[in-house]
Amino acid sequence: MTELVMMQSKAEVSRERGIDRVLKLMAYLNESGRPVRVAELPKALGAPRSTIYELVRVLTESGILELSGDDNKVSFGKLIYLYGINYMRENDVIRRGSAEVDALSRLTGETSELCVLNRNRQAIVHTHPGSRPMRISSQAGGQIPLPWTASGRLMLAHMTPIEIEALVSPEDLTLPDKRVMPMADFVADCIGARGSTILATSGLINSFTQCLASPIFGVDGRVQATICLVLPMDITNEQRAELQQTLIASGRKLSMDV
Amino acid sequence: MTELVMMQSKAEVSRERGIDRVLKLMAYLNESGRPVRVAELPKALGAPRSTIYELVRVLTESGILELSGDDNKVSFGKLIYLYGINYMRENDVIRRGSAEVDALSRLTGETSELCVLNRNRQAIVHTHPGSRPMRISSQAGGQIPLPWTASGRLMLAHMTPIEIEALVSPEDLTLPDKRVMPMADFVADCIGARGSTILATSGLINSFTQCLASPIFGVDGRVQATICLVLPMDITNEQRAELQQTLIASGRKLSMDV
DNA sequence: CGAGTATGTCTTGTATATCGGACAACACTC
DNA sequence: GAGTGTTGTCCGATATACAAGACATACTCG
Repeated sequence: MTELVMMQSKAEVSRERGIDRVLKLMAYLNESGRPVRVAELPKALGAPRSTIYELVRVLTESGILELSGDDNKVSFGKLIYLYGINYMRENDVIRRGSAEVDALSRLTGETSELCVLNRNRQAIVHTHPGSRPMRISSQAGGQIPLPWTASGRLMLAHMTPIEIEALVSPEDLTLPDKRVMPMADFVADCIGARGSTILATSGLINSFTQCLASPIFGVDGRVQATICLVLPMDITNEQRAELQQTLIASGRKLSMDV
Repeated sequence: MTELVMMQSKAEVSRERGIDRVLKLMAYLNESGRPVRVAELPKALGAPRSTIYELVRVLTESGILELSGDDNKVSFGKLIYLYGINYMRENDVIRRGSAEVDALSRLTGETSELCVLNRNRQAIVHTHPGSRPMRISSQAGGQIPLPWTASGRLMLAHMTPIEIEALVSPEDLTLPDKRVMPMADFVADCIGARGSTILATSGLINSFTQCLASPIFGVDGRVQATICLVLPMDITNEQRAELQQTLIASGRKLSMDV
């Protein structure tokens, strides 16, 4: 039934550009976060098999993708990593921020992350696991809905309610445990976060972690990225206060505004 | 005249796929190592202007490329960086190697680099500048001909002469100062490097630096990457010997073979 | 075994993405 | 102010990249 609906909704367009298929392919690969069988792609992308096999051939030959493992699995290739380095080189928030995440994590023993806004999602650019046995696994390169995190609120803090509502897609308001956050609440959170140097959310992603985030301001005074700590619920108020101060310092250090 | 020759050699093909144009575009952007004006691309890639403008539009809208600055310049975008992270996540030689480069550079005060083989070039995956005033700038993400470096020789060491000759393109045998290295000499160097844990070259890239490289072996026992130091010519033998030992240790630490 | 499903390759027709060129808006120089 | 070159947009024609489907192989399961 689901398939039928899908077919109907996009029945009018029969042919699609190779480039667009490639963009979707890479987005799917990124979402999956693991090597994907080539045979899986036509179904997942709603594309003809012949097209996908041809595109995968071209992309692997060029080094954008790599075939990995025994069965036909593709993942991102060396070339796309090299191209990505070019981006990092021009963006020193990412370079310096990644180093700061490592330092912060070593210093506090907690899981730490560097996040940036990517369209209507929060992208995790770099992460360093803490020394606790429990491991909260949000993997680098992954993207998560903005309403799930403190970082998301900070990164939208400079926007108007109209802009925020336009940006955030309704399905992203559904939390991992299926609770739905009212758009109005989220918008209010964002506006409330304006100017803050620290923001906490608890129990959004799951019931046993809280998220502590500090903004990194760009030269224009807007939040360019965030640095954050992923903490268990049961830390003492003193521990928490200390971590907050440390995190605020990291955020300020990385900021570009004077 | 050069242009005429080029026109003739590829005159038969009139139309080209968008995907191929995109691949060339990204390769050019990577080579340039800086934001490139859109207007420059049609000439540089031998492509029609209308096509390039359309492709750039699609790629920037998707986040693969970004428009930067006042005039119409493009560079790699956030999305390609995020995709690149996926590659790094699956390749811990790169992750651990980058960290080791930083450590090595802080320890020795010298410029250090992590290199991998990419097709018939050596790609610089990560670099950390030394504390010397002179700065040898090979930028991360850049690719240089294999015959120019010690790393290049190590990375081809497992190959047969036939394979090496097939891989290395003749124009790469020309050094930066226009001297041409005979293919036979380079092949001999590679074969000679087989099994070495350290290799040095001097005066290839320029007259005042030498290159010290140590192989990083993969599980298959082949050289998967190299870690290297870029040094001035005028260091003492004692300094050199000490740096060699340190570098060998780094290479061994990063290697996967038992 | 035979029927059914999944995977990868190859070929053929046509919908359309690419191309060429026209056009406008500049920014030069002489 | 005329002449020349550069940059970006738009549009119609057609070469061809994409889609569909046939074919081959390899499985699973009753």
